[in-house]
Amino acid sequence: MKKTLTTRAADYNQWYLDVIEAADLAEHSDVKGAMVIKPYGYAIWERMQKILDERIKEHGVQNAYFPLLIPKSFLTKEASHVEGFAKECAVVTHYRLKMALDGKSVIVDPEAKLEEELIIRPTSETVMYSTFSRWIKSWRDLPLQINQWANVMRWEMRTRLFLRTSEFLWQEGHTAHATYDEAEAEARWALSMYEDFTRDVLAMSVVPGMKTESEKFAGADHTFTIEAMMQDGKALQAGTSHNLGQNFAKAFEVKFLGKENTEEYVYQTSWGVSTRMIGGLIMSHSDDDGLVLPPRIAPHQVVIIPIYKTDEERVAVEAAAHSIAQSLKAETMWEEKVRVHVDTRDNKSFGEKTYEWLKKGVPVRIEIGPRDVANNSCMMMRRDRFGKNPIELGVAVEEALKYLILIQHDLLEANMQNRLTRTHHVDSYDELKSKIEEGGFFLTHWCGDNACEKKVKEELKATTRCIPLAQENEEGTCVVCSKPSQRRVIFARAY
RNA sequence: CGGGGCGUGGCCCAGCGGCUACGGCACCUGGUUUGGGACCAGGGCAUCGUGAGUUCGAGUCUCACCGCCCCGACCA
Repeated sequence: MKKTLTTRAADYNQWYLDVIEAADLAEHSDVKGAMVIKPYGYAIWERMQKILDERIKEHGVQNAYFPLLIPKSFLTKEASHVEGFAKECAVVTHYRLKMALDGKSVIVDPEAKLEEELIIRPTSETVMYSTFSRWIKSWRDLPLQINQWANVMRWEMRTRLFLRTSEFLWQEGHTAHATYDEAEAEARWALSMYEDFTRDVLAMSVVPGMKTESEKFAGADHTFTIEAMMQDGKALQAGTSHNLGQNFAKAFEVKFLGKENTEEYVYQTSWGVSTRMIGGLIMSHSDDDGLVLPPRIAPHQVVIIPIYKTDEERVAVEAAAHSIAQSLKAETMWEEKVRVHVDTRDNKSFGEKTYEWLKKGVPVRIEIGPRDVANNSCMMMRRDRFGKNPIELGVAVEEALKYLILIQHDLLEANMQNRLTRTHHVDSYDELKSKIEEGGFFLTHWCGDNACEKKVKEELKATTRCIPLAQENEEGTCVVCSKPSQRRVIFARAY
């Protein structure tokens, strides 16, 4: 049994903020639209970074770092990229401040105006590719596979902790290839890497698919996405990868000399996931008591809380606690050491510690008190279930490991069930209209015309999330205009 | 940028024209506690968002400004 949570939109939003606060993950900063990621929230980000970074490097991609500031002219080189990003960028216009006449305040020195304004990167295609054009000379330089861990800034009108902040942290991969097919394979590799990661590590079951023309990345040939479903039935784009074709190569003169001594433009990809993933993780698994973390991403997988009254009891109980911790720490799960913490703080009561780790989503909690030591046992709790389970000390390590696997599995199962039961095949506009309010993914036929997408967006506040990759061709008619269609698209309300 | 709501110790908030701005959480000191958010006693902490106005008197009424939150438009 798991506690239910409220699903009315307003309540769900509040619930989401409450979880973030209770788990001490992040808060609004004094800077408009920006968030402060607190140590525990950042620890989760570091876990994501570590695992993703390993997988990216395994694939042959190297990490590098490029400038934060982009000359304005760079952004204007690729026509559709300009349209997509120009309106939401922060601009640097001056390079110096000076004291005001009153001697107390500081003003922008009008003398220090930049000849060309600099844009704080909303994404790094342009700076990186202007550099790539110098790095790439021959077919032997390809493929070039570069990844950057960085912050980017998009001046969004409205922000939401983790899901949409003006500044966010991400990983952006950028590659250049000799052929279209190689680039296509790279973009699909990135997508499946993200899909594996969200499923196996974050216990989130996503739908991989292709974005429609109107929803694709500004400047891409086409865009792939993984779409996750939150517990309230709304969609969240959890990661994207783009086949950029030669669009940017032509804009930035990224050319190479081929085997036949002919000059050609490279084919490029870019792909990224951001701190938004943390938002998706929270909304996917948490309950009314706070955060629920899948063991593979949890900073602490097991927390042991000793219970005692006297110093004598404390010594015995903590010895037992540390003994379990030592044995657990020696174990390897998912190719990593098990992460165990013994909470020996003596200024917090037992109850306070229990609630703290509960709210922080620690998958397994173990309590050990004098009674347990006497019985040669302990109490073990799963974060995703109610109830305490008495476990013999001799098998505590074994059981804890079993719990971790079970929790990881069950969270994914629950998440997948939520997605599947709320995914509907819908064949009429009226049906879509009547069901859209309750949330979920709606697989409908769609003719491919932007006008039909627009109508749904304006009337039902739902957008096309993706054209799922795993589907057979199927004859049907567009749910909006009744023109013929060969495949289905997902409509949903989204974050 | 529109629509709604709100600014009072670090946090949550009471006050609804009148004397020294109420309380809880948190914090500090001492003691007792610890099997699901401890208790007692004492203590420290406030230019009531900013500015102007009305008034004998403003946290309270009026206006302007600033900031924050929620709902839209925009988006990963």
